[in-house]
Amino acid sequence: MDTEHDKTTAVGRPRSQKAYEAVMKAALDLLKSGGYPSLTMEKIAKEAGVGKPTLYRWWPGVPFIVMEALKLHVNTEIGLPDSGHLKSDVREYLSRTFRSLLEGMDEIVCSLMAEAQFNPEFAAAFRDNFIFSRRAALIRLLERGQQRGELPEDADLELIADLCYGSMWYRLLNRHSTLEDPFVDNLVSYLFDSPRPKN
Amino acid sequence: MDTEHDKTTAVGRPRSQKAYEAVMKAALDLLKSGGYPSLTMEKIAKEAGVGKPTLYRWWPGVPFIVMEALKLHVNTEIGLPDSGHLKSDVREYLSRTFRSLLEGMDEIVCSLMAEAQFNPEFAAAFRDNFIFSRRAALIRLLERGQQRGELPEDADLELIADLCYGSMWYRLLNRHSTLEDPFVDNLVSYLFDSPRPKN
Amino acid sequence: MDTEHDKTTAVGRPRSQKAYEAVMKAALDLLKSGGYPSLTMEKIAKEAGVGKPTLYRWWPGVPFIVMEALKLHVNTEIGLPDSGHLKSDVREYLSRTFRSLLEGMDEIVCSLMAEAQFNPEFAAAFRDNFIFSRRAALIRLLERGQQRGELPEDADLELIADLCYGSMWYRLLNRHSTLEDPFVDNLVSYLFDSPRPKN
Amino acid sequence: MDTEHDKTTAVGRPRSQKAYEAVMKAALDLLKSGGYPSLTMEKIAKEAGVGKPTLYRWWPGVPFIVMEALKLHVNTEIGLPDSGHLKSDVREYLSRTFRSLLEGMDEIVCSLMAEAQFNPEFAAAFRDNFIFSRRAALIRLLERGQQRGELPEDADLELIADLCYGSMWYRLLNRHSTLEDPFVDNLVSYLFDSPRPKN
DNA sequence: TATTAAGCGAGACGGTACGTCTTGTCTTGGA
DNA sequence: TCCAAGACAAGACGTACCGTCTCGCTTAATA
Repeated sequence: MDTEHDKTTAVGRPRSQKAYEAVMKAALDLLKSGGYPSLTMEKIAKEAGVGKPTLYRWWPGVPFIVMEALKLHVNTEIGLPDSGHLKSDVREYLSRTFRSLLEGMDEIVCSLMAEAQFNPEFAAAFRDNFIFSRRAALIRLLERGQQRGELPEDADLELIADLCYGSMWYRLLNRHSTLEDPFVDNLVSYLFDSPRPKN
Repeated sequence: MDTEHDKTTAVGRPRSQKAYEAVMKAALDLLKSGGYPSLTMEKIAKEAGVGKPTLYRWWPGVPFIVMEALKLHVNTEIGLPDSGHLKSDVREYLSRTFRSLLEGMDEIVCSLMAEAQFNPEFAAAFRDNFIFSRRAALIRLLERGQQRGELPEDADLELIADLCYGSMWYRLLNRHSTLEDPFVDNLVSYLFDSPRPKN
Repeated sequence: MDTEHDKTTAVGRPRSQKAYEAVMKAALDLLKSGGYPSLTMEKIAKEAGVGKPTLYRWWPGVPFIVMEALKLHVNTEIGLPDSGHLKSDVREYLSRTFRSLLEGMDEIVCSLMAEAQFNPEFAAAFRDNFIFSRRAALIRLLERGQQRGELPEDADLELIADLCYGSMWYRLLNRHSTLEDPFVDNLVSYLFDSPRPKN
Repeated sequence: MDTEHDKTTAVGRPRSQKAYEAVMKAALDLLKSGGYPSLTMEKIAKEAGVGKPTLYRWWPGVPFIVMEALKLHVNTEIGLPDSGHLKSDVREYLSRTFRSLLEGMDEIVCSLMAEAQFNPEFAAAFRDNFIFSRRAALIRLLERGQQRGELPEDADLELIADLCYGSMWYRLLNRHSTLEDPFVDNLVSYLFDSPRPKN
């Protein structure tokens, strides 16, 4: 798979692969050393040995660069498990998703979610890339279970998906506990196991 | 109990109530007209007719002012319902909580959550005031239900609370649906009603 | 000699002598430790343990306080020598004047001269106290010598006085040499001794 | 020889001549309308339609800008007269120097001298540009006269130069008389003509 | 092979907000 | 009535980034 950052127009000097890689590396290095809020276009340009106009030619701002660097870093292809059992599929899928975000990337991911609150243009890109795609995949998983009869026909799948990802983000954003496997187990158990309280 | 912004030291000129109110009003006005990202200390000072040092004397930065203005605006005392039934108590409590945030305040609330990702000093204050206090109240409600036998003795109350607030925040932050009463009803139903899927 | 800073109106609480002395001491201490440019009303007030309004009640600003402190510090009464000889009187008078300014006070004196360029209100006070009074005394000395026949009847005494003080200030302000006694000797010799160059 | 404000590094965007000229013009305009003490970096930036960082990129502060504007305004090249006669050369040179400063520029010049008392960094630049260069030129004139025998071999030329410029600055700074030609005539006469008082 | 259009680095530009500092005025309660 | 303490409105300070611009230099496909 080639990195598809091209917009080349076939004539004139082609985009510099070296500059692209330097920018990605600089972004990750600076993120590690100073955290997202200290990241600026100016610092990235200097660290990468790249001119500011080059940055602005290819990215509209800091969060777009960070998102791209993050996508390179986390192997973005998760794949839908298909064991034939809803609960274990969901457990597997969530476990993979959470892990992919938590190899030291959690602060960065939170920063991008935060940035999305301030920057509508970025919000659209971020949600497409990181939020809605994963949510849609989870819903597809749930649909498969529903078709197998593992969920009632009138189950609100969107709600279930929001419960999964919502609790994850809530814990991430407020830092009040971790997202290790026991959390996933408890979550899946609570959402899919009987018995429920009888009211 | 009235919100006491004092810290006054009894000696010297007392804090100006007029300036305080002008700042709160200016913050809300500017939020309405331009949104959180356009809010700056400088604009607040100018709009309120107040010197910048006065702002910095009482607040460390923009988000602290916004949080205080928000607390004045949303009547922060929600009170724990106590009908004797877990499900209706939770429904009532969540419904009130969500409503208090959604009278046009949702963007501001999201902005504060975002700000908390960048600003650790503010994060502590914000979580104490807006996140953990509500979460703790909900857990108290769940404990009452648990003592009544409406939840299993080994139920993970923290998980349940995170499911409630997590799904709310997830929808808020990603803007993909509303938090009206039907959502609360579905949420409470799913979390507390049988039947569950049999695995 | 009493310090004549009074404006007491006989009724109400009298001016605090303690506060006055604390202000003078604080001004001199701060001058020694940080130099004139670092002096502010605020620091003087804090150092003296005095309220800012008290300062403003008695002095219009920093340079007035410094000038008053300086007058306390340099014994301002120089007295006109009267040996019967113009040259030695002038030498004696200039030597005393210069010495009184140069016991570590030269930077402060230059600062006041500088301040007078920016602050017309202070300029008037400063010139009356430090410039014109000394210049007038020197001219009186020259007049005595003129009456004794030691200077031509048409000599421009103002010019001679300006040559004396001017060269002093020029050296002070530009720091390019000192004002020790050899300078006074050379100055007086050049101004009052034959032979002159014949043109 | 044109005044070269460049320091340009040949790489990157070259310095904007337009901005430079706008700053010089703004500084002079503001000096005329409000005087030196009211001049601030902020006002110059606004008046010139220039960003503050541009100002700080090229000048360390207000007095440096003023000095540069002043140099543009007074044709700084005076040239050493050489009539073969010390007295008339000195008279000519002083007369030109004084006139160049006094076409409405005297307040500004005094302000710079004052500023030099507070700001050591500026003091060095100011003295190099305005004080010591002129003083050195005058001393060169005196040396020529001395070589011609118009001054004694042991004459203190530095003292004579300080008498000339000192009396000028003393009158300028204290505003007690003008520097018109009669002053120059009297000064030169007194310094270089016999008869002297016999002591 | 020569042309040429686009990408590149460097860095200056006009702006805006930052958080601090000082000014001179005011408003308290205590002496 | 004066004092200390200190809050207040005003506004300049010097810095950091923003996103745009103007340079002169590659670079590689095209003519």
